[in-house]
Amino acid sequence: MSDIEVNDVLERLCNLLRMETRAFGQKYGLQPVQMDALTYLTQCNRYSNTPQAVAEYLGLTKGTISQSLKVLEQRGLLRKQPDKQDKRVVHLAPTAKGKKLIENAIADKSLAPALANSTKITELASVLQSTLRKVQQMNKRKAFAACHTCRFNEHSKKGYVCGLTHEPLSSQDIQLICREHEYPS
Amino acid sequence: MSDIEVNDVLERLCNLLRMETRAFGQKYGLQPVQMDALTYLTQCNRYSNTPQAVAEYLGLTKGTISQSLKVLEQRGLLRKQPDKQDKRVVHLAPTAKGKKLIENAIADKSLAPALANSTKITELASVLQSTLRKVQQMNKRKAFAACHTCRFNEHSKKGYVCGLTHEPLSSQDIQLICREHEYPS
DNA sequence: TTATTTAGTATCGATTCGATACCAAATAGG
DNA sequence: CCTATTTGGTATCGAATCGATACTAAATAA
Repeated sequence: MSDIEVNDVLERLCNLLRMETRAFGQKYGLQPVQMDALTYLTQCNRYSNTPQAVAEYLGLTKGTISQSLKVLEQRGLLRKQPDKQDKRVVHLAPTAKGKKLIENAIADKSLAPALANSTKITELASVLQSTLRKVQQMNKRKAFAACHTCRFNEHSKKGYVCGLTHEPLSSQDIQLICREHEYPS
Repeated sequence: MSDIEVNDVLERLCNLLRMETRAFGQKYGLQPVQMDALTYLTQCNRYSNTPQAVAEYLGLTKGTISQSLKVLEQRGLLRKQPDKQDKRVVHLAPTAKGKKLIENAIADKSLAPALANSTKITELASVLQSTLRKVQQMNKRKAFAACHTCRFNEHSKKGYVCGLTHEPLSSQDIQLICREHEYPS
């Protein structure tokens, strides 16, 4: 088994995931990219739920993603909330309807049941995570990973604190995706 | 580690792969879907290199994919060859230029080097393959897997034979993707 | 105070994509 | 053999994505 083979299998899994995402979105009149954006917004933290962050995460321009976000807002799947401090910034909060939709989408995927019986799921997860990490370090993009693997995340007896914003983070917070994430060097 | 976590990592890897595919294609003025189609055509066998098969593989309609194929042909990345037996059928053969482009695309991906140092690559491949197989069996689409895992593939001392077409298959052939593929029950 | 940068939106043209209609060839049913 | 029906592919239309560019407003730097 070579790395080429792993690459091929991963690519095929990607295609299938995309087909399922497309098929699910079609039931609600949503495009794959809109599904992706909404999914991201249910998984990211409060520093990362802006149009710019969505654009970077998906590798598209902010102009492009702005239109998709407008559609999601019109459908009542997310709300735009102006930032208190920086008046240029808009925060994108999925509505209950939006969250429910993504929940259903994840449950609909064939992947979860396919994995359910796998005895080696722990190993699989760790190898995939280290692979993801290497890919993220190699291409020069931002990592967009969760705070608990971030070098700015500080852990003390009082709890977690982000070293960039110096704000306290809950144990839920550190599981969320952050656009400022950097791996320890 | 839960299956949800594996799902998330896989989804993120997919996003990154797609971003890289998009970025690479952009250098040649190709859309992601065109890259996907051309990649498929370099990996499929002689029964599966038709517009209809590409459409099924990518989960799009034949009308949609027909336009993408026209672009690829105009760019000199593939040639259309009418079928000898069935005059309705067209076979799509990547040109040398097209093959080279896909080779470069695969080499450009960060995934291969990210996997290169992994000691558990054999395990990873086998778990991923069984996952892929389960996903393929669960959603009702065609599998589009290689002949060597197909129930129609017959192996004797004379070599391989496809049980559907009764044509002999080389050892290269049975590594290629086939649209008629079915797993053993 | 002024220049530059940054976040977001608006708009245009090219392209994707689904739906539909259409043509030609193969197949089925009688 | 003759007429449906099915199948593979293409063409066309409208809606949507997407990149590029230009623009506004607010924050930051000089």
